[in-house]
Amino acid sequence: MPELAEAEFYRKRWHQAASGRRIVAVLTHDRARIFRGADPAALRRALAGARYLGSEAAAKQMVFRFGGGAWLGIHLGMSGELRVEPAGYAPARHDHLVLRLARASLVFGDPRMFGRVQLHAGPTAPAWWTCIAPAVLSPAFTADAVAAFLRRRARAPIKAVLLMQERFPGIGNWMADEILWRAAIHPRRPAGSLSPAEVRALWRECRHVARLALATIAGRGTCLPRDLNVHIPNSWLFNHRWEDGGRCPKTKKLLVREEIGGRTTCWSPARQKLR
DNA sequence: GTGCTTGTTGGCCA
DNA sequence: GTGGCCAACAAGCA
Repeated sequence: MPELAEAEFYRKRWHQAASGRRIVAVLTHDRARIFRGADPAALRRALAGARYLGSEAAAKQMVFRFGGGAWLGIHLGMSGELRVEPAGYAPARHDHLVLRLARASLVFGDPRMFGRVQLHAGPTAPAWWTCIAPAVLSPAFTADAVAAFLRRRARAPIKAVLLMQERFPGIGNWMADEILWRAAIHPRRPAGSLSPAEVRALWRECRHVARLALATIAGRGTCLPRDLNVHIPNSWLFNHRWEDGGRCPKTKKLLVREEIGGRTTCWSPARQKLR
């Protein structure tokens, strides 16, 4: 479930195991598609023996910094996950990258391989990290910036616009539906058709859902992602969006699912009107 | 077997 | 050049 909060959740998981430690060996599945942006041999050279310094999460991505100026970027794609396994752990079929520490192994597994690994050597952060748009919870994410972006994408359905990482970094399919549902905006509305009040509600709910998601998901230390819905209150759309015959937590009316902007979208027709 | 899935990218077309 | 749409990527699951 790699949306913004899950990236932070996984970052913490590796961080807790890696703090103050040194990588003693690096294992790679060299032909895995996740290495399309980084040469596995260069990665092994750069990371073997390097000490872990720190990490950050932004959007759906993470960067882990190591001694010697090595920056390891990880994008989880659709199905990627970071795990901590025992020191002698033998990588399973979909474990494409393993960083061995003295007492644990940091594992990046990704069955569908939509994820990716990136590597940078140097004293300052690479472009692939610094070019990520300002976080939804940062001061730079203003209502005016959202309004301007919606004007530029005026004819696209608002659901598709919310998935554009250049303005809404870290917002994925379920967060977009959750935001539109809370803001009471129909996902098929053209982005340019929103009233100023609706744009403001959208901006507010982007921040609200991001804050809630971080507190609810990333705040849990060790839970597995498949358990996420256990921790999300039933007052969210999230817990009802996949069930057939699911009902809107606010109106108690039936929810609807349709493909919008190429993605399955769930909304509450009683609450989110087309016009 | 079919049809779905939490994301991104490149190509096509208006 | 810009914006919008869609298929493709790959594997698992029901």
